[in-house]
Amino acid sequence: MDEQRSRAAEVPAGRVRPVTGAVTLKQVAAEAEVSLATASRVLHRSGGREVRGALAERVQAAAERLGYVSNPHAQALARARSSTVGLIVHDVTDPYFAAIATGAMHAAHADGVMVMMAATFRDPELEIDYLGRLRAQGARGALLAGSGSTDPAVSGRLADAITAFTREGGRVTAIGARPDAHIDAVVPDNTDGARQARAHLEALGHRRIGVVSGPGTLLTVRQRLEGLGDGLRTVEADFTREGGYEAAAKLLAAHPDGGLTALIALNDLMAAGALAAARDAGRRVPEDLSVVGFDDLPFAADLSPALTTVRLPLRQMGERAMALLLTGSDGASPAAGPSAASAAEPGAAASRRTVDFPVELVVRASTAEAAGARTT
Amino acid sequence: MDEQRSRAAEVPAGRVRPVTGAVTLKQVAAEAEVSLATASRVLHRSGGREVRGALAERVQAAAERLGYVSNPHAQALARARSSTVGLIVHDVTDPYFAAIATGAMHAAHADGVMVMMAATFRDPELEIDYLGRLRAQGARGALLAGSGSTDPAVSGRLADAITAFTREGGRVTAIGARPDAHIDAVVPDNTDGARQARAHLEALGHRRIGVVSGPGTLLTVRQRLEGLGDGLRTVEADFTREGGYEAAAKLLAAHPDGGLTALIALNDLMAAGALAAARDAGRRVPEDLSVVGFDDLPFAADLSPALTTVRLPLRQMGERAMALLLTGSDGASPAAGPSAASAAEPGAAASRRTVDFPVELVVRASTAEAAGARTT
DNA sequence: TACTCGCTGGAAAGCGCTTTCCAAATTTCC
DNA sequence: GGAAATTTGGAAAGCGCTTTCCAGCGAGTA
Repeated sequence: MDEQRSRAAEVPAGRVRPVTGAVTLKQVAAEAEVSLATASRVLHRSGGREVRGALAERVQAAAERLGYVSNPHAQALARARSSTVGLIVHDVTDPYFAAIATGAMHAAHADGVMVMMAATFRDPELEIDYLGRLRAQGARGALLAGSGSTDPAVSGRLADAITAFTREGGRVTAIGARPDAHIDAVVPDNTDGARQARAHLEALGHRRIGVVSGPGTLLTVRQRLEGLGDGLRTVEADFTREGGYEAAAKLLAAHPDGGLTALIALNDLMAAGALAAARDAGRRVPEDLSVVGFDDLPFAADLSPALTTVRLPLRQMGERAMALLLTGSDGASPAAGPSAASAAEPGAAASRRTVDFPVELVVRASTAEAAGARTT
Repeated sequence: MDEQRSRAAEVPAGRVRPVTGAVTLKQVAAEAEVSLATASRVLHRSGGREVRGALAERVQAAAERLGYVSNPHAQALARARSSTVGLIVHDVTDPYFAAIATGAMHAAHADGVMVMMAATFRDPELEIDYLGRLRAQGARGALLAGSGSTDPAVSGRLADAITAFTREGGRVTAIGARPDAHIDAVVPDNTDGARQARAHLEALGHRRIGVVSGPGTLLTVRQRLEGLGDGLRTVEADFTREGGYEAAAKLLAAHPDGGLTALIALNDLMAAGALAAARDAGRRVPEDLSVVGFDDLPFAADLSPALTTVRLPLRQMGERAMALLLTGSDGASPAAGPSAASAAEPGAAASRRTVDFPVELVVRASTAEAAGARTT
């Protein structure tokens, strides 16, 4: 019943390749009349050893002729490491993550690596679960976009998952400020961005400024607040559009009339909400109230008025993070020319690398001179 | 440095598992004192044969105790089929695809399947390339979101790639109308949506309506145009915001004053552009000009005025498409209750299944009664 | 010329899991 | 009660590739 052993036979015509497809390395080796080992060495220059000219070319040609494509699973199994990387985001729908993902995929593609993307829908358990799966399949690494939970219980287990993964050779790098993780990270200069936002408003004569903040537990938020400095009226929201609306409405109600001449929202989603709140409260933007956002998501320019906001080079950050993950060593400086700060503690097995990206304020129509500032 | 490892302390001490990680089936089998085969049969009820109570429990327990996680690569290799599916989109950044991706990932997760997401950046070559890779790694299937190229040369090769993939057992399903492919598809009722849009405008008294169309080669566009019917002034654009702006500007310039009282853009991105163009042309929306979009992307409600648009259940479509891909057979009716039309040609090896999703017009602030319609 | 190296190509042992084939253990039927 | 039919667990042969060892060989050294 089992006599498909015709392999060895150099069947002249009608050589039917098994329906189930793919050309294997073995076939290539046979075609090139070399051993399996040699074919492997030629086609996947990973074993440290090269094969010289003549033979190599024969193999290449054979592979070409047969249309050989290596089987990633077999490779992963034999090497105990696959060539996929995971990209874990909160929500694919959020333009913030979409921009990062685009950059990451771009970089991954350049390296012939496939990206497994997973959305956690903000469920930290899922984040841990995915990390486990990536580990189980020997993924090359994982990109963690978005701040992790700071819930002590969960963050401990997350840290365990990361540790387990890295101990087995996986690389984990974060995009955005992560509370405590001892992993590589690519972060925007939140503090400076916030500083620029405030400076911009103050230059326009604004003195009474309200802040629609994000979850106080997030390191990202802390950094932005730090950059903002003191003396502002802050209300905490949850980084969503609705949250931004409510917080802004509250702020405006608490400071009627000219009590507040400007609002800074710690992300664009909330800024959009704030804009709506201002409209509903009868404040004209920017005449009565200036509004500044954070992130510069694509839709920011389409809001009305177009939003003045702090631009984060999200796409580049995604690219860089992936490059960091894949190359292991740091490549050239990215386009934006961030300053790379390596904290190379001698004691640590692997030093943690952090790449800072500069940010820039984009001034659009939502900010203008403060009403009473003409006198300055 | 990090010692939140308290949980793991219940280990009897001593027994050091190999650093390189993963528990293998073999270990589980040993622990349960059964053969490898039995362990496999218990843990992965795929072989058609079950194992009865006592033994089965012993294996389960052992697996539990050891924290066994099966190695997807080994499994894929042995089964000649992996448990990942590919999701190929044009652009992760486009909210349209993001919504679809969210749905697809949700459904995939429910099935324990991982999603490899790839963005083609609108390069059909990349689409073909990815399909090849998915094939090479025995992916369970691929979801193609967005219309394929209609360039004959490329589309032929794409069709070949699809055929090659399906011949090896991969399932390919499309989301959105695809020109010619003989594959399963999940499509929105474009025609009806367009009809609703026009009916809405006509009910408001609009008679002179302009259309900002998308690339005429796309089947999706053809369907929408068909639903719109005749007697409209149409200008073709490229589905981008900028294209929409230009097309709308042109349309408005060609029909000054009340020459046109309404505009229908064939997607929301272009509608956003049209809104901007109207503003720049000094037309008030909706007083002087009503504008209708298509898709109902998240930002539609945030435009000003909020956009009246045809809502596509993108997320559900993504979910359904993934379900179709994974289950092979059709599950229950989706939430939205689309009418499933199976074309079960007796002669075909596999019949092509198409799931239609109904769409609905969402009326917001960008449409109002036509200026001169009061007389009706 | 004899002998040790440094290279290069091939044989073969896995990587972790699935699945076919077998044989032993039951069960069923006359 | 014995033979045939049916289960059920295990041994083992791969899946396609990597990589360690080994043997063969021309080159360098004494």
